[in-house]
Amino acid sequence: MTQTLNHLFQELLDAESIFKNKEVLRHSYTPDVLVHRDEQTKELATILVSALRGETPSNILIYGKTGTGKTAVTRYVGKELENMSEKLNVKCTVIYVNCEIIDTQYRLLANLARHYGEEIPMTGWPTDQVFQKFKEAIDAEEQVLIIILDEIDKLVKKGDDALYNLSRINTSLKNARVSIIGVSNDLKFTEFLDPRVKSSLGEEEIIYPPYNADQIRDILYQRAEMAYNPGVLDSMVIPLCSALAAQEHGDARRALDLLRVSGEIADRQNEHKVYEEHVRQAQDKIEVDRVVEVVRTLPTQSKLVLFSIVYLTKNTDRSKKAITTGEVYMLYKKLCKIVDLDILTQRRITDLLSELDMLGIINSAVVSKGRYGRTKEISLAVSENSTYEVLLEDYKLSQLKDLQLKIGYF
DNA sequence: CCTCCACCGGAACGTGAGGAGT
DNA sequence: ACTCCTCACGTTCCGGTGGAGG
Repeated sequence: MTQTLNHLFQELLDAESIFKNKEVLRHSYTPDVLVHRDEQTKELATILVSALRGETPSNILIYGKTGTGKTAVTRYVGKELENMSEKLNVKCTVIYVNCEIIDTQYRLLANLARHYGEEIPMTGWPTDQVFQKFKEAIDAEEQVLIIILDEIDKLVKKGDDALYNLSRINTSLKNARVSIIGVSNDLKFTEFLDPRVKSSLGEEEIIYPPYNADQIRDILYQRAEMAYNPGVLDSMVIPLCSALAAQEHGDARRALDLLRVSGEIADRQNEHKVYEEHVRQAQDKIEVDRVVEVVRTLPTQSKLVLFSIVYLTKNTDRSKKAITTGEVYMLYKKLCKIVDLDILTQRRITDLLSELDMLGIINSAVVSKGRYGRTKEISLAVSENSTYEVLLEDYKLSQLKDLQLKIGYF
C-alpha cells in the first residue's frame, strides 16, 4: 500500500508542471515592480517621506475598488519605507493590519500591542487597559509608527471608537508619533464616521481608478513571466484574461485568478501548454465556485425563496411570461409548510429578493403590467441545475428532493 | 383621461442575541 | 451578575405607482 502511494506521488511530482512559481499569482503576493501604479506610489511616498525626517506624516485614506492595487502599493511603499529608515538610522515602523480578520477594537489594539512584545490575553482585559499598554510600548522610544488598516470599512461597521482613539493618540504621546493609513474599497464609508474622525483620518486622500484592459495585460505579462515556464502560454491567453477581467470593472485580482486557474486546469488535463479554451473553462469554474459559495452561505429563508425561483424556472415553459413576486410567494408559502419553516410576510420576501438581486444570483426589475398590476419580474442569473444541487445540500431543503410528488398540480 | 391592479418600498416598531460597562 | 445598548431580522401599516383597459 505504502509503496503504491509513494509511487503515486512520485509520478505526480515527476510530471513536469507548467508552473515555475504559482505563488506569484496569489493575491497575497506583493511584486517588486508595480506596473501602472507609479503615480499612486509616488503620491503615497511623498506623504510618507516626512517619517524619515522624524516628522509625523498626515493620515491617509486610500480608496479604490477591489483589485486596483491599493493593498499591493501600500504594502510595497511600507516595505521600502522601513528599508530606508534602517539605512538612515531613523526608527520607523510600519504595521499592516487586515481589518477583515481583526475586526474589533479590542483585537486591533491587542494585535498592535503584541507587535511590541506585550503579552495581551485574547480576551478579558478592559479595552482601555490594552490601549494604555500599547501607548506605553510605543512611547518607550522616539519613533514614527505607521499603521496600515486594510479594509478599514469592516472595522468601522463595528463602531468607530477604535479609530477615534487611534486618531487622537498623538496628543498623549511624548516620544512616538503615529500616523494611520486607511485602505477601503467602499467610497462612501466615511459617511458612517464621526466627523472628527473623518477629518482627522482623511487629511490626505488617494483614489485608485480601475485598470483598463491594456494595463491589466501588462500586469499579467509581468507576473506570467515569473509564474509560468517560458513558452507554455498560448499567445491568446493573456489578452483574453485581460479582456475578461476588464469587463469586471478592471479587477486585476480577477485577472490573476483567471490566469492561475487556467493554468491549473491545463495542468490537470496534462497539457503542456495553456490555451484559450482553458481560460474559458477557468472563467466558468470561477463563476460556479462563486455562486456555490454564495448560495451555500445564504440563510435558510433566502434559500427557500431561491429554491422557489429555481423550481418555477424549471417547471414553467420558456414561452410563458417571466416569474413574478406573487408566484414566488405562493410557492414559497407551500414549501414552508412542507419543510416546517415559519412563513415570512410578503414584505420581507421583497427584501430577500432584492438581496438575491444584489448578490447577482437573480435578475429582477420592477415592471408595470397595466391593469394587471406592478411587480418584479424575476429570472435566475445563474445555472439552475448547479444552484438546485447546492440548495438541496441544506438540511431543511433536502426534503424537497422529489418535489413533484408532493405538490403535484403546481 | 381615468381607474385600478398587484405589488413596491419607506417608516416605525418588536424581539431576541450578543457585547460592553459597572 | 446585572443592566444597558446595539444590531440583525421581521412585522405592521400604508402611501405610491406605470400603464392596459375601459
